[in-house]
Amino acid sequence: MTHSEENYIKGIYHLSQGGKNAISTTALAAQMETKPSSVTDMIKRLAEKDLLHYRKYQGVRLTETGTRHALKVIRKHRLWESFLVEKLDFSWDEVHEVAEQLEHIESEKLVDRLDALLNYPDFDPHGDPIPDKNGVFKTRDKKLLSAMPVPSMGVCVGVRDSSPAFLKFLDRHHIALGREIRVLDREAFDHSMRIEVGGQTLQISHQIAGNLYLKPTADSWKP
Amino acid sequence: MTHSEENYIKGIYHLSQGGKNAISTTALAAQMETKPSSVTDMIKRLAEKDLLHYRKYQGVRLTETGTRHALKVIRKHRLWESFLVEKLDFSWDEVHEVAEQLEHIESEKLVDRLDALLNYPDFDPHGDPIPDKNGVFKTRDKKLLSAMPVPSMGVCVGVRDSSPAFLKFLDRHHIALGREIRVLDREAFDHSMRIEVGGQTLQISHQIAGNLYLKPTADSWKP
DNA sequence: AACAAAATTTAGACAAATCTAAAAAAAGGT
DNA sequence: ACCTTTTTTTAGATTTGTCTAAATTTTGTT
Repeated sequence: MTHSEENYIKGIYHLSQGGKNAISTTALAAQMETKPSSVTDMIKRLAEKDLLHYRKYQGVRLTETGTRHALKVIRKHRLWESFLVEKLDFSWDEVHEVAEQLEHIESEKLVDRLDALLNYPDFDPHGDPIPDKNGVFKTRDKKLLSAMPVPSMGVCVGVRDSSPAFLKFLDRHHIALGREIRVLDREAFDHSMRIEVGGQTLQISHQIAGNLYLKPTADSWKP
Repeated sequence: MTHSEENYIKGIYHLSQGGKNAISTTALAAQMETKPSSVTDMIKRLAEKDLLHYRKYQGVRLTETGTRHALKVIRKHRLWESFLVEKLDFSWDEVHEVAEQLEHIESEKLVDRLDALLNYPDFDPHGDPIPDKNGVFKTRDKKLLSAMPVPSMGVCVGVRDSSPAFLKFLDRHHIALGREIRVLDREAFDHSMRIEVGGQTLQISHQIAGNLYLKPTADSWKP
């Protein structure tokens, strides 16, 4: 598989998450930042190689093989991200770009040794699960902050948006994976929320709260 | 620069070592395992980008810029090889292939952090020098075993041929970088040599001796 | 059901990197 | 100096991945 083919497979996998429906050409074009006509060309090639099911005008769906490939690439991507943070002191907003390149390196031994070096991590620096050698990943109880009851508590376990802008925002407010967060209350008007993190109280917009995952630890709490 | 362009630049650099002459199309085609016609196409493109000097029928020579690029790729290649051996327990005959891929990853930060993680190594697992950030490398007193006086002593500091076959041969005879070697004598007939390494005496062919570098430590020795 | 809008595919073009076969230039031998 | 061999370049084709513009199919709305 070429890098480009791998990227398409990965893109389709991501769009398929949360829905058993076929992925449309336009949706995939948006994901890949390319034109629908280019997508049509590529998916024909991938269908030829049995990496996806394709019926004209009906969108695509990964085959078993395609899914396996996607999981391999995702495993590599997330292991490399973990490596960059754990071993090379990258911050969580810097790793994506480099991991996009590293995920295409072909060497099973390399991946497995990397996994061992990192002590077989279950989650990457953004809280996303890392598939094991067989493509299986651990799941974990998590809820968007915006969906948490008020009052309640939780531990930050992941982000939905992992853009540098968002991650830097979190850094500035000392929100990181593993951080304990108290959910104080919610404003009825704009759904903004008041939370307490590291002894500091802060007000966050619905947009922010909708991109932060917590593992709930208590339905309520006494001050 | 594309991967292919980088590979050509690297290939030209390697052929240029030990000689100020221009590199011929045929020689480069052999190095790159491709056809002369393909080489002509590529060197035109590279000349266009001022990475090399090219006059029809006169071969090529890297420019300043071209050399700088080559050294960057070589630095990356050798740092990755060191990483694979030091951190991921690869053996010295397994690293080349993977490093061929890793050397194309673009991230200055990654390279520098890797360098730091490895404690700024001067030489890679085959004894080849690793250029620093500015493209400068340490040199070291070394001599082919075949050129050593008899009797004498030295420490193994590098290999000329780094093919898996040769490296595995060395492994089998417990010859590794840093190993002390006593040069016992040389057979006038076929130039084969008797050496002592790790308490074991062994007979090695001229071919082998011509691919192993020693740092001389003593002109002679008493048993 | 008919028609307009949106989505999708096709057709044709282009750049990168390669190849084969043929032409041109350089090198070598007598 | 001439002719042959080798080297190098050119010409034309192929594959991968992309694009624009045009044609086609599907969807949605009245």
